[in-house]
Amino acid sequence: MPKLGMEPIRRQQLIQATMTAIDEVGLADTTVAVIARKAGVSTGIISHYFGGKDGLLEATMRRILGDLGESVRQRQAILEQDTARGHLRAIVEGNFDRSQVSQSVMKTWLAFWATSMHKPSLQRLQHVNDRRLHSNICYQFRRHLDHEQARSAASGLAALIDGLWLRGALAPEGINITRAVTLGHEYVEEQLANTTAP
Amino acid sequence: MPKLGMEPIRRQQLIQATMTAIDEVGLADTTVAVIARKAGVSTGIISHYFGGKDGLLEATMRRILGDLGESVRQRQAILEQDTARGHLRAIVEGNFDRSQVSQSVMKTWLAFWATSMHKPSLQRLQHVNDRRLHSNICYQFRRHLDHEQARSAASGLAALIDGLWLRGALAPEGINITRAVTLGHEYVEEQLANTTAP
DNA sequence: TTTTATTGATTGACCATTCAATAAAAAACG
DNA sequence: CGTTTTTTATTGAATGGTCAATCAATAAAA
Repeated sequence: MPKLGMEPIRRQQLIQATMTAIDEVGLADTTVAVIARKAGVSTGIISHYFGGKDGLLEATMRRILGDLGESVRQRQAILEQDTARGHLRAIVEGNFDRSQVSQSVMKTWLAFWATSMHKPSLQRLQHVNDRRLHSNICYQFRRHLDHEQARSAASGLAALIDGLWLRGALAPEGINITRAVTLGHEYVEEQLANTTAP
Repeated sequence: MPKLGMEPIRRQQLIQATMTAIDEVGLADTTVAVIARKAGVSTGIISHYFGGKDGLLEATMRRILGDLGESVRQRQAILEQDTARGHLRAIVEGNFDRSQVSQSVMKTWLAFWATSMHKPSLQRLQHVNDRRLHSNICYQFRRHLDHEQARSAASGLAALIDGLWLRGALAPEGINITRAVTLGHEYVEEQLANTTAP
């Protein structure tokens, strides 16, 4: 079946298969054999396109973080007015877009978060992403709060978002997106209400 | 060296060694050989006292969740007055208790959280613990808020606490306990301020 | 005919568990 | 109190199993 230009197709297939596998059996039991079977290809293909299992895992994490950032950016881009409230609401909503994408993305994200503590390459990805989100939030809060308040509010909002997601990933009943978004919005409102001077 | 009554000593040693190992090399690379070496015993001892590696991991998670609950309970027990605010502050502070915030405990907790998604025995532990904390928080908020408000506030506070932990576990600079506790307290105050009727 | 894509059996490394052997304390005994 | 027996604790080499990576062979397009 060798047609030309299979690389992007195979890469996409394998990344998708990796997420599905992690969702179904967990990262610990996700072997190259499982991924390959799920993608309908042989094990050798993984080393061929990603250099090895680690390369595939890193590419998968990159994809997830990339999609997440994209979903926030899209919502920020279509804002009618450039208000702090609007941007912060976009960040909250964009971050819970993930769950629309599915359970498999949530579980994969959490699995990577846990393992990134001991894998430098994943840790760097994670850290860069975190700082970008934090900066983004902090910058918007700065429009209404002083430096220290803004930093605190940003830490709080980032933690609330991750916490809601974390609990949603594990809860047997799944995540309640509506409630999560509402809690995020409420937190934004309460922080913005702490304005020092009008 | 066989003295009598080694069991509790060995169990403690091995649980501690497990946490240290997970902190240092990650759960994925934590083999029985690594744990045994770290505890200064042979690999056979693990199967002897815990039935196998899984038994040891479950016991370790039990210990962490138990310690966490204990630290909250202690702070609630020494409250002078039985106020919702006091209990909620105790919950926040207990969750950021020094013993809970050591790097090894944080990393171990997060590693277990991620893997519990696919291990029924760990999942049950995790879920029981979560529900207890949620009930505890919800009950206190109910003293000032209506049912729906209390549920939301409880979800938010639980998520905020877990999120702060999660980010603290991963951040290269570690967790800022003072800030975390302050953010928790502030969230409690803001929720209590939403009282419907005096 | 050449190039590109893919296969999958083989290889080498690693790991949890087992269990026969060992050693030290405790108990029993004279 | 000294010696033997029993009990308890521990060891670590051997076992069977799993896994990622490799690469020579294969097959379809160009």
